[in-house]
Amino acid sequence: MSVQWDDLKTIMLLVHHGSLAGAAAALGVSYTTVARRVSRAEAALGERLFERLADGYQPTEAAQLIATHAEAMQDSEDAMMRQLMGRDARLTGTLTLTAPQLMVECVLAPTLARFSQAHPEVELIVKATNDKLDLNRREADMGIRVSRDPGDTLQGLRLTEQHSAVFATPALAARMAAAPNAQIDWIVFKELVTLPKQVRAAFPNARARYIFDDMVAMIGAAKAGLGALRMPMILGRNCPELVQVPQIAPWPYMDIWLVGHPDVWPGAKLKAFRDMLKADLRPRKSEFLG
Amino acid sequence: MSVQWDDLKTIMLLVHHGSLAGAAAALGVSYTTVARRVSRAEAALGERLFERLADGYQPTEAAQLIATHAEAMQDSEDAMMRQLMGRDARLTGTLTLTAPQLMVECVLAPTLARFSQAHPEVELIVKATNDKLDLNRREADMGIRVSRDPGDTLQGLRLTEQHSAVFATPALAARMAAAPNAQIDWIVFKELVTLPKQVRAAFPNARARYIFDDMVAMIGAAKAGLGALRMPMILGRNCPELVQVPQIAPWPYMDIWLVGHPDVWPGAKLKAFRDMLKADLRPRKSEFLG
DNA sequence: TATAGTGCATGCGAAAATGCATGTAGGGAG
DNA sequence: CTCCCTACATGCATTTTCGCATGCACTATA
Repeated sequence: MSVQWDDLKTIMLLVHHGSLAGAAAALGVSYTTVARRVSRAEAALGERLFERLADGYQPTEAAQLIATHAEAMQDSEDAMMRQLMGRDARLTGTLTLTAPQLMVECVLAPTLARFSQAHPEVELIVKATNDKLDLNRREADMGIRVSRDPGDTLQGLRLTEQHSAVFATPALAARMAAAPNAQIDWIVFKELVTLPKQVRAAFPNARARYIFDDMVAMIGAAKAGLGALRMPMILGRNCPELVQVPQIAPWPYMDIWLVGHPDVWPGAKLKAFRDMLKADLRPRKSEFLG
Repeated sequence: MSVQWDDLKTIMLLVHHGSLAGAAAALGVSYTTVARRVSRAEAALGERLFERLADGYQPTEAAQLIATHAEAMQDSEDAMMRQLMGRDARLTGTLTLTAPQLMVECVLAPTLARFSQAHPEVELIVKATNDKLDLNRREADMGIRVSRDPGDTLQGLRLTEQHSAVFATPALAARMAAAPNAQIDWIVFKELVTLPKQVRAAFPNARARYIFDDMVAMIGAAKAGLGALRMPMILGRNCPELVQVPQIAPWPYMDIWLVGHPDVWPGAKLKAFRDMLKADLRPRKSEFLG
């Protein structure tokens, strides 16, 4: 008689994605199924929900109304799943972690191996991405974040503070030492194109020559000798092809945090991982400092 | 991978009803299906949700957590359905009305017939019950209520004020006229066992002899001559077996309201019905007064 | 102790939902 | 204009879900 809840979810995703294929991918079903669920819901409600246009499904007002309320339902489901995770005292099931690609190797990986051995029943999922996954929506249980604070709504554990320094190929570093007043190219972040004042003091003719949006690519560029690069100590030390530029002393960088939603935070798997990660990092703190 | 929304609804209903059969009836499926959905959800979540006991399914803490959030989802669905109804400009589909049984004949029925003729595409559902159906949960679209005000959250249209008077069989009425000081039995409501002061003034030895919880039954008792009964004028006039007791003048009773949720109120079907009901009742107002 | 009633588990055939393959329509690049 | 890509409709075979019938466990009652 009435409309099925799963069909409401389907409608919501179709409104968001705009095409059967997109919604189908989000649901993990075939687009045929999405089309049929929409038809079924339209029949159940006696109302047209989408205009079938050449370039996709165009939601009607009614469909948008449904999508709005289905989002609220989704929020409830998310909260429910978080709380189930948070009260789960068992060391079985999956634990999903996220970290920027570059943090995986130097921060996450050793603990991952040790944790996996200590708790073989726990399936570990690692999402290595610079995208800040939505921990409210359970895209991950916990995440490594490089930032000044853990964020407004998330629980945070500060793993370590860290310093940054300037790194370059040995050849470029030699040129910089020999002629500090020469024009020197720098590789900088899109969000932070102005060179720090320490840099301008030591190398008056430094210029932001390459503007990148991805740290992995920036390190690649530095290795290729394109320019000098400010980066966290821990990352620079991990690059044998690069040397630290000694004219500029290391200075503070953003801290490394382990963050998670307060709902999931108390979960046994999360707590076990936190404890292990904290223990693993304590003796390594000097690696992050200048 | 994840748990299906319809299974969450099933779990919620099973938590509420406590037995497979109860939840199944609420969902309109067989109890076998409920059992299988629970098993499926338990497998998906990797968590036991119910203890199978001899006398039914006992929810675990996790199931209760799920039920709580599923209720929030249900509230969203209810709001959605209400708003869909409220913005529906068409005069097709179903319109569900509720009224106390005794109001159907004297208030609702004539308009029902006329409305049905004017809008044959609209399927009318009438739920005649003294239970106050939950208009938030769309158990009905609009309802007739006999009360002082429409209620906190509901939209209301006052159809008419009304008076009540005392009715009895002609034989009893004759005895009351002949010997007002004799002991006279009264039929009263469970919630209102003290006789009004007008009654005590006119018949000093009146006593609340029969305490009922249902007006239909009370009228039956009055017709059987068990006692005198205070009732709305409109109802008394509809009972040829009873006469009004003239020693007590009619006095105000609760008003008759048509109420509905503000979300559904603007719907075309509801508005059409309201207008027709208002028009039908306007010339009949004197029937409700003394 | 027999008996009826409630509540659940399980096996089987029917019904529904799903995925895949094929076909159509529109839009842009060469 | 043809080719190709995206996006959707439709028919058919498969998988999943569902309802029914049967059987078992427990309880209350006479």
